[in-house]
Amino acid sequence: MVSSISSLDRTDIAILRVLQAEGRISNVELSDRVHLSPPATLARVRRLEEEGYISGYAAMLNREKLGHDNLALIEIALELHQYERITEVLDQLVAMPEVLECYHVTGEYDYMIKVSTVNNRALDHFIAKRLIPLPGIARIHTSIVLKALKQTTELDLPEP
Amino acid sequence: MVSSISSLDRTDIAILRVLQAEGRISNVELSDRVHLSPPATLARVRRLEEEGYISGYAAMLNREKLGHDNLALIEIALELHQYERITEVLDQLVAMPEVLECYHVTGEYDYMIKVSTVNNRALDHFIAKRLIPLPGIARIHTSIVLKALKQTTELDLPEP
DNA sequence: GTTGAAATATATGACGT
DNA sequence: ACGTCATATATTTCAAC
Repeated sequence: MVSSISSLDRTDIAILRVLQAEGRISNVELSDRVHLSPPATLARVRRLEEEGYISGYAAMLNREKLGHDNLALIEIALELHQYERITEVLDQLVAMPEVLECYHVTGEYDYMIKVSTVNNRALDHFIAKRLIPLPGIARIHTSIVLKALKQTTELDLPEP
Repeated sequence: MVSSISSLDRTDIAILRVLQAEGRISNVELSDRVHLSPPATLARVRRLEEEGYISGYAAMLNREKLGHDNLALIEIALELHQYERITEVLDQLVAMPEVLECYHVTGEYDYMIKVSTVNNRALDHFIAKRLIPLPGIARIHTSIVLKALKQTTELDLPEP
């Protein structure tokens, strides 16, 4: 996709900055922050949603309080197969609820996934019973997260 | 932190599941989804927020449409120093807006960061002018994300 | 926990600029 | 494209059960 940021003005960027940090802020409060009337602010938010700049809203949960004590980053190397076989495997992989992120990456391995589970035992089960059995998995390398120092979805938005 | 999930019932989990996917859903709609009255639902949401199960709400933005064409996963090995020096470096690292995530990990490297920039040139600038100059950086290894196949913050919440 | 009612705040639409 | 005003909805609080 080509960047469409040039069609956004300073106020749009200001709105996105606020909503990234406070997704449930009221429209009145948001309009105050960006120095615009509530209707004008709401119209911009709707436009940003409809045009896909905002893909959705999410409650950010506390993983540890919710029993997810284990986070792992797993690199995956695939055997060379025909394209359709690979996309099949990837479809299965991204459908797994333990897999929060999946990236095709450069380097020694082909894919990197972020996996959140309740504990080491559940991670072991995920790797042994769900990941390894996928066809075409050549090699994996697991890094356990000992501590998360920063976790944000807030992008550093450029000025228009 | 020890898990506190045992103090949550089926309805709390249902609320969290909905809010993870639709963070800006109205209380009335949410109450309908979890088969509870609006006042009871709102009281639960407030409790989940106050007790820290919900850490906040965020608008999820479309990185590419907003000009962020480059995502990289960078492994970092630190030189062995006294603890205070390391925390200083980490404080600087997590304060950088390009760094979306930072994890202390097991393995050959010590830390893994996820970095979002507008393009390769900005990533190069980040690495050369901001990351490498930090004191105590022994070695880094960069993986460029060629494609993001899945990116979610939705945890697979266990049944109570 | 529910229901229902009332006060407040918010979102939405019409209109004028 | 924005602001103001008016209306429609939603939210919040309270009371009674």
